[in-house]
Amino acid sequence: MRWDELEEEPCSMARTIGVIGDRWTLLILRECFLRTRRFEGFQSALGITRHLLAERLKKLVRQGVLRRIPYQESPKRHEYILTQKGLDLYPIMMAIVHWGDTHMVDERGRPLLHQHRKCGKNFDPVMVCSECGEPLSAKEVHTHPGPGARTTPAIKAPEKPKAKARRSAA
Amino acid sequence: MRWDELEEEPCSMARTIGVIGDRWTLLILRECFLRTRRFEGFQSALGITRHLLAERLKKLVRQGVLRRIPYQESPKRHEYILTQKGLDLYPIMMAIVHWGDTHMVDERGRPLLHQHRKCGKNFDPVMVCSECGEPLSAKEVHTHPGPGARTTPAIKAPEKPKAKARRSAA
DNA sequence: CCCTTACAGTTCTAAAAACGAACTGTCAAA
DNA sequence: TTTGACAGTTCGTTTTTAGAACTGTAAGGG
Repeated sequence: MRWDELEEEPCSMARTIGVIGDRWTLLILRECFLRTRRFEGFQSALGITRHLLAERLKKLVRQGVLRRIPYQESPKRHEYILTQKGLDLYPIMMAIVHWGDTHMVDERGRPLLHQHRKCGKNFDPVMVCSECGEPLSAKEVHTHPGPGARTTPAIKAPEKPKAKARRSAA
Repeated sequence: MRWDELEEEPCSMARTIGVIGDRWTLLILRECFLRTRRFEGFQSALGITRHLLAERLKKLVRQGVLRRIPYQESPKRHEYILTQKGLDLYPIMMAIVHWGDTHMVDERGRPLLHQHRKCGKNFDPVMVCSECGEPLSAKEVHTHPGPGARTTPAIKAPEKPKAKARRSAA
């Protein structure tokens, strides 16, 4: 399975990973949600090499996660803002932050707090069932093939390698 | 910012990315939630090279996401199962799957459906505020420094790059 | 006018990571 | 004795990433 194949996999997780599943992309997205919009902003916030940054931004634009919008004409300059598709990544980001808040903080506590404008309180994100509203955990969920399934989800048929492997090459 | 520095960053997202923020790790974790436990199982499901698989599993064990448990003695064999810390990654996985279900499906529809045992229905995961129970979106959340913050969250002071004294010989 | 800075990239080489295939070792069954 | 399942390890090649310098436009200062 190579990376360009990932987006063809019959698995929503594999496809998503094909889009955002690398370290710099995730970090770039974090910056987007913290309102960074410009090349230099990303670069200095992250310390990513300019080369990779340019490449990742291009990829995110191609995939419709970011939109590249001109903000001045003279020397043409653009900024990168989240599309709706990009904004929809928010639950992923929050879930990641929350896991870190739970399992990776040091003595000093959380680096960042999140306040919900609607209720005014600092909160944690909780994932619930869209149908009954109850919080979800892995054990309460049963997974089964949907219309887009191919075989057993994402598990290849066990190809037999017919190697006689007894060669001493040297 | 190098990868070993990532886990020291005052940002729960960066730290989490240091643990699970690469493509194979995420895919390995998907398999874990689909009940794969053994080396060969991961290898044949994912097509990952055995070398990398061994390394990633080791890292996940080191980080307390998986536990390595013997299941037979004669030739010593172990299986890898999720710890509670690992199980707590479930919301991240579900958020990733859900984004894929929303934005990356083809004409045939979702590869996988999720049924909530408690209510018996197929569901989508929804992220809500722990305090008021309302669904969350990026625009309704205000972020501010917590006790573990260093400066502006995750954004480095704008160091004037005069000379990058990283490894220069003087 | 010339020099410097800000910005948004691109280009190049070296170093690190991933790939692919074979190899090691234990044990059970054929 | 040979084969197969399992769980890795080793090694040479290819791909990515890091790191630094370079390109090009334009504004501001002297």
